[in-house]
Amino acid sequence: PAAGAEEEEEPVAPKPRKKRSRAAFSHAQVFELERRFNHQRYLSGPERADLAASLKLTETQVKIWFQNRRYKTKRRQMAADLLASAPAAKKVAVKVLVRDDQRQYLPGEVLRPPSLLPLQPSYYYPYYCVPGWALSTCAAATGTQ
Amino acid sequence: PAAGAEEEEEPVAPKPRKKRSRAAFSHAQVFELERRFNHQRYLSGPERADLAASLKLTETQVKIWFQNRRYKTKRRQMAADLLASAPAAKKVAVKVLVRDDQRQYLPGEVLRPPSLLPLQPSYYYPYYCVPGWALSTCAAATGTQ
DNA sequence: TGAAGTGTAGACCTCTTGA
DNA sequence: TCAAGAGGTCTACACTTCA
Repeated sequence: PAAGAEEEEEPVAPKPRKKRSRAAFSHAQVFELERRFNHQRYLSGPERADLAASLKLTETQVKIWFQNRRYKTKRRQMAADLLASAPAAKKVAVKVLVRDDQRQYLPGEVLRPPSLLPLQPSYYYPYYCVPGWALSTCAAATGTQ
Repeated sequence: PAAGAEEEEEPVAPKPRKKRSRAAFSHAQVFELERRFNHQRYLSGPERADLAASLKLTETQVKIWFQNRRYKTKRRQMAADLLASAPAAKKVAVKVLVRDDQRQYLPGEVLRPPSLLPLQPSYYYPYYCVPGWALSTCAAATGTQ
């Protein structure tokens, strides 16, 4: 449809000039985020809001942090897996359960992708707040920004 | 925005000629859908898949049915609310808790939008299946029944 | 190095349409 | 009448950027 072909889309006139600032988080913030991630891979809406508030971060920052963290973990896991089965079979992607008398996976890890399932599925929380016809208490609940 | 499940024709379909044919569901199907909706406002992926299979409907149809059903319920509720507080204040949107000695809302309804919260939050089930790098067991788990 | 940008997909909501 | 279309929001994952 319409929005096709965008290669060198040069900001012509009205550009807010995104400054891309990468606001490095403090040790305390990272520590808490890590601690939380360690026991919970996904945050529900309210959980995210609480955490963000307590860390003085925006909800988006927390959301993105968890997203990046998940991806990072996964990539690391992938690399490890690849390494573990590196010189092995190149033809079929089959899990190597035992190699040189060394178990490669914990019992529970077999039959499911390497530690990808969320630690806790986390509740489905409707991200939309109160519907439009109601008083807009949404901003307060969801976070301003 | 494209994509999405739209196929329900035989694989022989020569042309995607979308005919927009409102396939009225059978009484039995509607009955079961209603029964389910009555005790569960949202379906998780697997639940949807099971229900769809058992009713001989596509998952998309079930999804849309629930979507429409939710909206319908909500609209009806809105209408009722509006009616209940019709001749009331026109200036400010404030809940009328008691009018002419008649309670307008049940105790639990105050402080939350009129019966909009899902009956059961339902589990957050990652609708995305196994990640790309894993074997694509997605189709089997998610759909195409 | 890692927070943020970009792009794609899926689910939800809201309102509208037409067989 | 009501399943489906269409537009918009939000999250998730997959990379990529660049201060």
